[in-house]
Amino acid sequence: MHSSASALGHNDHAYWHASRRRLAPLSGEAHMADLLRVMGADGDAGTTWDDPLNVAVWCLRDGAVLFHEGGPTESLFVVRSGSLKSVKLSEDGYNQVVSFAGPGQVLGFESLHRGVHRNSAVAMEVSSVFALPVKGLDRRRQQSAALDMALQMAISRQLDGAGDMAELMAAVAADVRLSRFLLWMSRRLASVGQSPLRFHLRMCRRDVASLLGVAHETVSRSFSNLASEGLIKVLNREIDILDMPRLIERARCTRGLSESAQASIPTRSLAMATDGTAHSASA
Amino acid sequence: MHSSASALGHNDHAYWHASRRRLAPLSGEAHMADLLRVMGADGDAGTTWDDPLNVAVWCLRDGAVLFHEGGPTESLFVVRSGSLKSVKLSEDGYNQVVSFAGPGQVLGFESLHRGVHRNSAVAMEVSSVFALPVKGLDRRRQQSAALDMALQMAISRQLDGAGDMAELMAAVAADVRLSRFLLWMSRRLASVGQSPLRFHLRMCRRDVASLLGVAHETVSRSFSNLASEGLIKVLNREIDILDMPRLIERARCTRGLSESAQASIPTRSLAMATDGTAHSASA
DNA sequence: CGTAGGGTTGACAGCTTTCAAGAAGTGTGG
DNA sequence: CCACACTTCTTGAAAGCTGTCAACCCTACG
Repeated sequence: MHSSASALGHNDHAYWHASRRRLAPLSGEAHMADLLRVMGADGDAGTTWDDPLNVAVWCLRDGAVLFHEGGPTESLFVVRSGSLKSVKLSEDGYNQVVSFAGPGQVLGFESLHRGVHRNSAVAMEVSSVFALPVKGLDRRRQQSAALDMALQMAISRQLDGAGDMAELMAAVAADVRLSRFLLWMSRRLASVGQSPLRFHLRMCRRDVASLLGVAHETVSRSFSNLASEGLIKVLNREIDILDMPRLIERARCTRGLSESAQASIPTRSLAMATDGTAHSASA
Repeated sequence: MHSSASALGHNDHAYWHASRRRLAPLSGEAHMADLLRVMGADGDAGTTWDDPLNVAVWCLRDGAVLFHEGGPTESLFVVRSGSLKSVKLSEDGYNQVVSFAGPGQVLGFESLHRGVHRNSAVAMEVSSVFALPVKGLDRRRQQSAALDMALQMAISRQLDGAGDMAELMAAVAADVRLSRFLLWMSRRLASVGQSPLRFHLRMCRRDVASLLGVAHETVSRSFSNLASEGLIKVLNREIDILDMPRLIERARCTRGLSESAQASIPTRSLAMATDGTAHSASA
């Protein structure tokens, strides 16, 4: 599992002096194969291994900022180890946590079309990321079909994950939101080989609260509630899921069912061959 | 603007009889150039016009289902005209609106990595979409660099839009959420050439409420509030933005600023050259 | 004309936010 | 090693807002 670190380990004295060589390709390199493995493309096909290209790896200490909101999008990043958070400072100074990213997740893609980052990425622990310069990314994708495919899949997962977030916030009750968050966290950790029942939250309550869209006191209270019901055990940021089935049950409560039956969806697709005259109707 | 419809207009009698030829390549075809134009790739470069490929166009009547949650992901779709909504039925039957999609937006990409749709797409008016079969999509992208680039950008925008959603729901007060929604709508309509100050909502209050994560009565009340303050004028689904600056001001209210100063972000990137031993710390 | 769905508004219970204070953990420096 | 400062986390109490239930109006449609 740690074999991917083999390409690193030199220039250990870079520390945060690296901040001086502003965003230089620092910290080390890794083989493309490592990148693909982290991105979960191992099972696909060991097709084009004619790619000897190395990938830059950046190492981040806890709290380090990978990129700043408003800064130019010079690279795409794939989380290699650790975890990052994406935060967006509102115009009034409040900063909103948009997402948490773990190994295999892509950072910065959403800013590609504008060339400017729409949020900052901050490491929540000692982390490392693969850096893929946007300049030359197309060429690289053309050269390596495996990378291209892996990126597509990663982006698809990313978009899928964004849907999860919407689901998270769709819940009304704070307890339900927190339950869903814990389950989401559990699934995510399980997918990278960690225990889904016992884990350490890397983020503070305030960040969780921000992501869930509630006050951080409410998060604290919800933790206490779930704990007092025997669903979980909480010791600061150490979480034990004691009763997974009931936690799932707890996460399932949504708004009243009264609205469900009405906005029903037909069970079969319908199409018609009208000309694209929808514009006229909207004027 | 309507020139893109030139390739259509035949087989006008397909109507929803098309539902019988289950998901057949129906309704018509258009030139790849049309697709690229809708995707906003016109300004880029008229590079590889050696692509004579046509793209299937599906026409949908109001309420038609483009694809069902749980169904196989056979095609990617790009909205050509009209508007769609993505909905996800919760396990308990309540269906949650995840997003609204307009011209140029991609549908189905989030399901690509699993091969199964994670939500349904429903037309909110007479609409049309380009259909790109996933089978052979890679080949097509390789053939047309313009399509490849356009897709990348569209997906980037999509992901960017997902961030907007998070921002939408981050607001505490219902009035603020609705204000942000209206501004989001306004911007989106402006980007496709429609009036940003006067528009017709294609979705019912319940769908807005679902997207915003509030009760539909609350949406109704918030509309009334904003109207009584003179910020907007509401006539059923007809919206007039009367005072854009103050509406923006209204949308800017977030949670108390007290939390803002604390979780400050360093103003410069920090990096360190630790080996990827973050795994050990997480055990 | 009657029904069904969409939209608005009122009343009240319930939950969340806010303000406030205290407890517990972390890190620094003596 | 302890003291101190600082942040994080927890808990309490009151005010406010939202969810829910309910009634009513309106339009579309058969």
